[in-house]
Amino acid sequence: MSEYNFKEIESKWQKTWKDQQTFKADNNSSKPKYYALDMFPYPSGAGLHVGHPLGYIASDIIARYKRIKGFNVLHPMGFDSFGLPAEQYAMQTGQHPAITTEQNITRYIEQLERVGFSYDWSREVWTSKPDYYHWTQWIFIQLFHSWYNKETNKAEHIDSLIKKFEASGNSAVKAACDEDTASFTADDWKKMSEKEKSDTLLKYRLTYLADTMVNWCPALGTVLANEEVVNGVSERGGYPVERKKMQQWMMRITAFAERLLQGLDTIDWPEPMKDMQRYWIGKSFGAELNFKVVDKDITLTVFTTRVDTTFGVTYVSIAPEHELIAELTSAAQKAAVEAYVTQAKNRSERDRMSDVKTVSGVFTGSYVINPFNGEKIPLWIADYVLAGYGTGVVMAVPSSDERDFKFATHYKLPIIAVQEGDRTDITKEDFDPKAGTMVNSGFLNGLAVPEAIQKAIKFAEEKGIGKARIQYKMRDAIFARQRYWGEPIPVFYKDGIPQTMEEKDLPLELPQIDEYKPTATGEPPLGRAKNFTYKGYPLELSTMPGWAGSSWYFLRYMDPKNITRFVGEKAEKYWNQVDLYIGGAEHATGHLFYSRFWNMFLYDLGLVSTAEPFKKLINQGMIQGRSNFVYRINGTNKFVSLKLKDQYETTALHVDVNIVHNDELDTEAFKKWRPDFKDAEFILEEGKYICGSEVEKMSKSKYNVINPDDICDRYGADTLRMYEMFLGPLEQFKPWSTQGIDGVYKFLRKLWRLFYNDQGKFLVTDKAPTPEELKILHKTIKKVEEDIERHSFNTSVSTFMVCVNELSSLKCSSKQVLEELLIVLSPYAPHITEELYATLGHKESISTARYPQWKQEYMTESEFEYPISINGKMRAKINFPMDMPAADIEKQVLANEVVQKWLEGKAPKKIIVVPNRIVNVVL
RNA sequence: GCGGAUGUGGCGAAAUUGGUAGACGCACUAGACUUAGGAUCUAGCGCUGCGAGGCAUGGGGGUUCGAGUCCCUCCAUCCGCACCA
Repeated sequence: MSEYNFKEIESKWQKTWKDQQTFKADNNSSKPKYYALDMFPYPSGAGLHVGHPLGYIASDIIARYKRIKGFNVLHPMGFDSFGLPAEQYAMQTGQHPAITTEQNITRYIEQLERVGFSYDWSREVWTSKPDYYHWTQWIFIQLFHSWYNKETNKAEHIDSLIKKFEASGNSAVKAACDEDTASFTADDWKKMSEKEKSDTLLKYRLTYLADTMVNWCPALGTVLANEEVVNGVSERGGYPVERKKMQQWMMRITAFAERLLQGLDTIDWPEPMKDMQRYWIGKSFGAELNFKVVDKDITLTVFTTRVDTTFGVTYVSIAPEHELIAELTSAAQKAAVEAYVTQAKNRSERDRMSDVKTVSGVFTGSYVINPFNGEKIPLWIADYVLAGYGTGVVMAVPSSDERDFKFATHYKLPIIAVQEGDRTDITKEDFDPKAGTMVNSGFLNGLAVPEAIQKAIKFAEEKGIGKARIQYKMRDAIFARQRYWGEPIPVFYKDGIPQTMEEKDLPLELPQIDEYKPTATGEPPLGRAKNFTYKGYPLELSTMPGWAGSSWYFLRYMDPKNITRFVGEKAEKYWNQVDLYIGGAEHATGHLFYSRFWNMFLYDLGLVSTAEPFKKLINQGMIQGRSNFVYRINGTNKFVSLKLKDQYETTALHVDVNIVHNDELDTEAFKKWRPDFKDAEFILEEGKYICGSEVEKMSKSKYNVINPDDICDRYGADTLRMYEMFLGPLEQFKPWSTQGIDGVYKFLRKLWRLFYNDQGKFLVTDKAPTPEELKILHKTIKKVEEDIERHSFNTSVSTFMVCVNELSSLKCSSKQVLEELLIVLSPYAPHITEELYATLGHKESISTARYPQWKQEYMTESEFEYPISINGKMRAKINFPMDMPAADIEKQVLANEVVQKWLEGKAPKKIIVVPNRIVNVVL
C-alpha cells in the first residue's frame, strides 16, 4: 500500500474487532478493573451529529489507554430507549414506538461503529426491553417495601417498621415520612383496617401514593417533573403547564437529602456540578417557632433562619394554598380572602415567574401572638409565601428581609429595626442584614447575629415555643407519567389498596394498544389495553418517568444477561463502581441525582458495594453548530451578499452549510438545493456570494447539522477522533468548524509516510535508534501519559504532531521507536495504528500491547540554556551544565560580555538563580 | 437577585508548582518541485518601529527580582437557580 487508505483500513479493523470480540470485558479476570462509562443516548430520529461523539471519543481514549496499561476495562454502550418523541411519533402515525425506537437504534449503532469505539457490544442494554425493565420494576418494588430509619440512618425493609408499630405505635419511630402523619399507639395500629394500615404505611414507604400539586400539561396529557418545565411551558414541545392536584406515585428522595449532600464530598466531580446539586438540595439551618392565633384554637408554626429577629416581626404571612385559611379568615374579610385565593390559584406558573416584582396579599382578619414579646400582630395571606417549603407560614421581619420590607411598605405595615443599621422607612443601598448588633430585641440586645441566633433558639426551646430545625429545599420526586412508552408500574389495586406484583411474575410487559392517546375518560393510554389486570385486579395505568431506567443502567452493564438478579453479586463486587463517567452537565439535577439516590438505596439494602455510583465525573462541552445565512431581498428572489445587505430590505434565511465553503456560497448548488431557488439571482461582492454566520445549537431545522459519517467518508474516523480532541479542552462549549481538520489529516498521512514512501516501499528497519530519536519518543510517551491522566486530550494531539514532525525530519526508520510510538498513539487513532502495528509483524491487536515505560535517561540533557533577565527583561541566553552550582553560574553570568553591556558598568544589587529555569539580575 | 464559569494573535488554542507568553494547528505570504494541484517540502507570520528597541494575555490597581498565573476592583459574555423566609 503506498497511500494511507483510511477507508480500507478502518472497515477492515472494525470488522476484525467485531469478529474477534477484541473488546469483550471479562468478568473473571485477575487484572485490576477499570470501568469507563458514557452517558447512554436517547436514540432520536435525527441520528448522531458530530457533537455526540465528543465525550465518547474521550472515554474511548481512556478505555483503550487503560487496556494497554494492563487493566481489565469495562466500556459498554446502550440506549435510553423509553421516551416522549417516539410516543409523539406513534400518536401521529400509529407506528408502535418500539419499531421507531429500534430503527433509530440501528442507525445509531451503525454510526457509532464507524468511529471505531472499543465498546463491548455484548453488554448492550436498552431500557425499553422487558428483560431490562424487569429489574427496573423490581427495584421499584424494593423501594415500595422500604422505609427510611433515621436512627440507623438508612433504608430498611418495611417489616421492621411494622414490628415497631405493633410493639409501640409510631411515636417512638424516627422515620422519613409525610408531614401530616398522625401519631398512634400499638393498640390503634392493631385496630386499623387493612385499608387504614395501607394508608398509614404509604406515608412511610420510599415509593408511595400521595395527593400532590403537579405540573399538568394538558397538551401532552401527562404530569411533568419540575425540571421538565421551563419558564412555565413544557421542555418538550413548549406547551402550557398548569398546577393541579392529583394522586401520584412519588419517590421519597428527601429521606436521603443529608446523605446525598454529604456524599458529594467523597466524589471526584467538577465543583460547579457539586454546587448545583448542593443548591438543589438547599440545606438551611434555622428554627421553627409557634405563633398562637388570637381567639382560635390554632397555633401556626413558621420556619425561619433568623430567629434572632423575632422581636422585629410585625406580621405573619401564610401561603394562599394553606389548608387552614378558611378557619383563619374572619367573617369581615371572607369575601376579600376568597377572591384573592382564587385569583392566586389561577395564576399560572408562568405568570408568577414573570411577575416576581409585584407584591400582593390580603389580610385574614385574624391576629397572632409574637411568642417572644407577646404582641398581637396581623396575619396576612401573601403569594410570595410558598406552600411547599418550610411550613407554608412565614414570620415577616420587614427590617431585615427584602420581600417582607416590600410587602410592609406596600400595605403600610409597621417596621421595627432589630439591628444597628437596619432600614425602617426608605430602601438603603448596601444593606447587610447580618452585620449589625441586635437592638430593640429584649434579651438579645447587643449581641452579634450568630450569638443572637443561638440564644434565641435556646430561649424558644426552654419555653417550649419552638426548636432548632434543618430545612431542605428539595422535594420528593413524582414518579409517574400518564404515558404509554415507559415502564409499567408493577402495582395492582385490591379493594383500593395498592399492592406490588409478585417478583416471580415480573416483568409486567407493556400491553399492545390500538392508539397511543389518553382514553375518552381521561385515563392514561394504558387504560385502552384489554385485560390489563393481575390476578383479576386492575393494574396501575401510569408508567414510570424517563429517569427510571437510566438510574441504574450502569449496574446492569456489569452483568447484563443475568435472569435471576438485577446484577450478579460476584460481578457487582468485581466492577464495584464506575471509575470514570463522561457526559453533559445538563444532567446535574436530573439523571445524576436520581442515580445517586437509587444507588444509595441499593447500598443500604446490601445489594451494591458502594454508596456512590460514579467515582469521577467529567462534563464534556457541547459542540454547537455554525449556521450560515443568505439574505433575500424582500418580495424578490434576489439574494445579496453579506456586506451589501444593509443597502436593501432583506430577510435572513438559513442555508444548508454543506453548500457553503468558508462562508462562500456555491450559487449553483444553491439553485438546486430547493425548487423555489431555481431562478435565484445574486448580488455579489468581489465576485463572491458571502454568507452570514451564527453559532447555534445543531439542529435539522437550522441546516447546520454535520454528520460524523460525512467526516469519516472524507477524512476517516481516526482524523475525526483526533480532530474532535484537538478542537480545544473537552469541557468547553465550542462551535463545530472544519477549519483545521486538514492539519490533523496531514499528520496521519505524515505518520504513514514514516512507514511507506510514495512508491509504497516499506521503510522500517531494525537499525538501533539514535539518542535523538529516543529522546523525542520518550518525551512523547511521558507527555501523553500525563495528558491522559489529567484529561488534556487536545495537548496530546499537539504532542504527537511535534513527535512525528521531528522523527520525519530525522528520517527515523527504527522499528523500536516507531512501534512504541504506535502503541502510545493507538488510543487516539486506533485504526491506522492497528494497521501499521500489523505491518511490523504483529499478529495480536495493538490493544494487547503494553504501554511503554518512558525513561529519564534518554531525555537527560547535559546542559541547560538559561535565559538571563536583567531587571525582569530577557537579555541573553547562556548554556551551563545541568548540575552547575548557583554561585558559579552567577560568576559566569557577570563575566559574560552581553550581560556586561546591559549592566553598563553598574554593579547588580542581587542575582537570582533558579536552577534549570532562569537567571535574574537585579540592578 | 443568588451561584458558577470564561475572557490570550486574523481564527481554534498552549503555557502542569509565579520563571523566555503565543507551543501545535488553521488561514495568510514568499519560495522549491511539478503539465497540474484542495499533493509535498522550505521559510516567514502578535502589534509597533528602518533599527537598537518599545508595547502586548478584557480594563484599572497591588504583591514580587519576575504575574496570563496570586490579591483587590471594575467590565463583558455564557451557563445554572430563581419569591426557599
